[in-house]
Amino acid sequence: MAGAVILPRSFYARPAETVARDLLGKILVHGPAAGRIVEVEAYLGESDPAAHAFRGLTPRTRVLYGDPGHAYVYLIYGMYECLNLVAEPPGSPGCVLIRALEPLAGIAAMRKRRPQVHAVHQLASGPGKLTRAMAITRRHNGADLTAGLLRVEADGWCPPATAVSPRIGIRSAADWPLRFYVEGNPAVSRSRSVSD
DNA sequence: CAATAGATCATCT
DNA sequence: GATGATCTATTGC
Repeated sequence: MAGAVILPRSFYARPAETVARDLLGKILVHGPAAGRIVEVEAYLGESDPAAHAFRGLTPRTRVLYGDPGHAYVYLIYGMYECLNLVAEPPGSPGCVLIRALEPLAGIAAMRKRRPQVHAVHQLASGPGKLTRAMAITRRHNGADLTAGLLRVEADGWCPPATAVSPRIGIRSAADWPLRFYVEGNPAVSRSRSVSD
């Protein structure tokens, strides 16, 4: 990825909703694997009933209260891990859930980790899928995204069109429009709309 | 094509 | 002891 630049910590030190929008089109890199971010969700912190930080500071939410530009990785449903990027200044626990990637590099290794998937665009088309495809685990909880193997870069590419919708898979604040995605991208989860 | 059950465990009450 | 920011396979039209 010649010409790609690591996003500085100042990028993350803004409202979670803003960081989420701006992350669309950026590149998530983990060693030799990389993917274009095509779907995200913002979680606002203590004022957001759907956010983990809604219940305040606990051992698990500690990294959300720390420096922005770090990873927050947790286990959900006993078997899948979800990757979040910590946003907002220290003490303000906003974050952005990475929901889907379009694979760019290291695709052979991704296929090995997800042997049952055939279509490239389904290798990382969901929060639990992308962590498996990219080999991201709870070991990365608290990792600094501005230095190290796990990082986010910009290569100047901008999505032609983006869209907004309610967040997926939550019960509280289920109608808040905080999910952002690249319109028409085949790697976006649930890209086929069902009904209105 | 749409709906649903089952897998499986860290976290918090 | 209950509950998830999920995914896949399977069942039923």
